[in-house]
Amino acid sequence: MMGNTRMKIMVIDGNSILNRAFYGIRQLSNHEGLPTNAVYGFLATLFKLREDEKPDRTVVCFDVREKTFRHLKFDSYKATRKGMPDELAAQLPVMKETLDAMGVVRCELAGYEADDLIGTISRKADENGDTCVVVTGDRDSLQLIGGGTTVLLVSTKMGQTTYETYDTEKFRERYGFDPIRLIDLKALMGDASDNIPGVPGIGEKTAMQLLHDFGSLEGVYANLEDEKIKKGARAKLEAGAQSAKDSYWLATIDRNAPLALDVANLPEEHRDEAALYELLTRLEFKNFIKKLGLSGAYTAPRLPELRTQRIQNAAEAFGLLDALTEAGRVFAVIPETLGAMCLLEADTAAMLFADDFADADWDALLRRLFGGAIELVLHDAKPVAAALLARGIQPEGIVFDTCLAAYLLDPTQSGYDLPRVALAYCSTELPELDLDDPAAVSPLGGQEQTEQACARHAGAVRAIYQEAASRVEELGMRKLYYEIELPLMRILAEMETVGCAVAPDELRAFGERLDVRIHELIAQIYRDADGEFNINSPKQLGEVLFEKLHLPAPKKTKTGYSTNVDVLERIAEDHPVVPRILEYRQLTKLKSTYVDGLLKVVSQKDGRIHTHFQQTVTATGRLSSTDPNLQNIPVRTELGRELRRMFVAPDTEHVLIDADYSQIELRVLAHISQDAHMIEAFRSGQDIHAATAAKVYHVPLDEVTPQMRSSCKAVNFGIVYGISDFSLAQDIGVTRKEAGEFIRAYLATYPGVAKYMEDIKENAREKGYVSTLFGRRRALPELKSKNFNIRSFGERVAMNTPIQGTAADIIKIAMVRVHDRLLREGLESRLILQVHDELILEAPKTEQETAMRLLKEEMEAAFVMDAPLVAEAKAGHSWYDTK
DNA sequence: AGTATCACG
DNA sequence: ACGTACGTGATACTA
Repeated sequence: MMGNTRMKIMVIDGNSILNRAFYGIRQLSNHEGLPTNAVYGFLATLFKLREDEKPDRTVVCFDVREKTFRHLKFDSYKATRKGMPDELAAQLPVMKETLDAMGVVRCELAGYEADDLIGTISRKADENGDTCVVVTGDRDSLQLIGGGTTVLLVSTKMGQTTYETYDTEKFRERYGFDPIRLIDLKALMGDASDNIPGVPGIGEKTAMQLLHDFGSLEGVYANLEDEKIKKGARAKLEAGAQSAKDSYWLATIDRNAPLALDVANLPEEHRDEAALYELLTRLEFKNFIKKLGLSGAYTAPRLPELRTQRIQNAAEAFGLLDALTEAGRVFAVIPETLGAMCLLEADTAAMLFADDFADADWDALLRRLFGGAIELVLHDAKPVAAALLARGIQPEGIVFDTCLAAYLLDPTQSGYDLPRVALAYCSTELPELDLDDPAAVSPLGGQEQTEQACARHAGAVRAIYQEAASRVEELGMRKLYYEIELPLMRILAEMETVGCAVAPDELRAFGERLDVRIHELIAQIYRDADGEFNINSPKQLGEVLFEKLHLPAPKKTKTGYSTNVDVLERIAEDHPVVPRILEYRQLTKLKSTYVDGLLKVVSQKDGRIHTHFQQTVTATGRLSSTDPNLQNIPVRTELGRELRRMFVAPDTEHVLIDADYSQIELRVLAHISQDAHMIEAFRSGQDIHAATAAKVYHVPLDEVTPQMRSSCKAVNFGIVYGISDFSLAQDIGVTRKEAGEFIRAYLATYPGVAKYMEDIKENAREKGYVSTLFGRRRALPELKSKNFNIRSFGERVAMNTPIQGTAADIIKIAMVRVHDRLLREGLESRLILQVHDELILEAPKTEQETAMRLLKEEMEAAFVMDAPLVAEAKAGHSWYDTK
């Protein structure tokens, strides 16, 4: 491209944009503003702007921090100019590498700030007749505006990044003077963040006025005697004349840096696809890989090459399994459909597809494989175990699950699928593999690829196993892993397979009752609001309540008015529509989430509901339940509780038995903190909330009022979560000060608890993690954060996780014990549900008493604590009846 | 895909 | 001074 074509050059202030991304993330997110996230933010900004602005060339400028800034030439202004935090600066090399791979021109020069380089480039561009868009978050750069140069100012407010283009006209409109006078303004008013002193005593207001009156710094000093300058200001200007001069110089961007860059002949961008793909993969920026259309021949994994062997002959297959019985551990990849298996032992991966065998043979192969004689290692074994159970095959011989191990080693990850864990443990990128997809295993094409891919997956399982198994030992989690989590995996598979019987007709009837009332409410609400709108839309509802009906809006969310229960209850008296909306909300929740939601997941096969218990989701060690979630079936309101009538024993020969722990988390707290008073309260079998109230208020137990008990109950809960006076006040409706007093009184009553809360935070900070009584760990990098919110969150987590997590460990132990004992005693009762502190069995009526006793005993004996565990069991036809 | 809301322990 | 309880999952709406 020669000089006669006008080029558009985009010049980006690398330091400014990177910093902005970093602090933007930090400010908003609950999570640590990870430096790599900032790199992500930078690249996202770069991509977006290039799409919007479509520049012909892009240049990114960086400060060279280690070298001298021009500030340092002034002894009097020993600059402590804010650079970037070290952790962020550490990301600069990889970011520069990425820019190079993209073919974007980079520019840096010792002793010069990015500002100066940008100024210089924009001047040269201007001289060449090119246009220049300066991208920065730094308002100082606005002085560069003029000629062909505009500034695109990037700012982040509440996580929203906004872009504003400034040209001369826009600048004048905003500031009332020419861009170049920004320097004069700085010279007068200074800039604390940039360490520019300005004229001491002159602030923004005065400086603006002076510039307005006299046009420039020079103009001001040429007219010091002018009557428009007040006496005080005149004295300050006289005293600060030298400072003003220095500041002027400091604030001026150097547009004549000795830059080698040939701005007139910037090279066309040439992208190094392979390098870019490798970098973005390493950074885990999958979005960008997709966006840029990079495919990249996948990087060679560090795993050894494996032989693959296809087996299609039954005799050969049984022979292989016989051989594996004698061999060491076998690393298996098996889909949920059980339609294929890949078995890795030593250097050979054997691949078998169900389609190649007679049904009876395949069934026999599965039985042999899972007969217990072969030691199997799988990744995420539960779905396979459940599928086997559904076929009537007992899944024995699973000696290790790499997914469970990865979870125990770091329970805060967002997922543990094999490719992700493989990447983390052995830097291996796994090829796509979908053995559930019949096309992938069809003889038509890609079968060899499938074999290869499957072998790689099995190889990854082995590599992860080798690393993870030893780390489990090292971190003292052997018992937790082999005696709790791994046996539990099998038990959960059984619970899922058994499922829970339901009464769908009753549920439908309940749904129809709800519907009738919902329609009445809709009609009334429309009348109240004098018009139809979508009540389900918080946005429309907010507009109706707070604009149309002019109700007071007590709270806002980041997108508009808040309309949640707290808010609506506060304004319930002000307008009859509000209570109707509250009722509408309650009923539609029950209808859509529970009635409709549950009906949708009743199994066609057996008419039961089979939830999925997730064993690798929570950061604390609890289980979770999905598709459907049976751990949040309503109980707190009478109407919602009706839903529990649909969870039933399958017939009149059976019952449900429900046992729950009494106050397990507080008992754990008493035990861990060794608080003598709290332990004693539990030992003597007192109502803990009332007992707490008696102590806190210094009254006899029989004089504790319901209000006193209720407040103490709230604090007891709050303590477990890592309380603050603000949230307690919110919860029990007192002033913050009163809540603060209350917490003090509480902690004085239970000094052991107070000490525990301090100690655990200290300990967690030193070690970088907290653990439960059974050695389950959670890392807490948040405690080292400089961000108050993030750090505070870390402290609350440090206080809560050992408690919630130990309680989770305990009920898991109870589940293993209950399961074992039912088996040992030859009972038919089956565990079907767990709801954090509650276990539910389906039992033949003939076993009712036995099973109730067994359940209570095993739950209470799961762990002997100084504040003893207490569990109460009840039986009934439905879940509703077990209360 | 992200937000708001609300169900549970 | 900061902004505010811990852990989940499902639904409907909005962009």
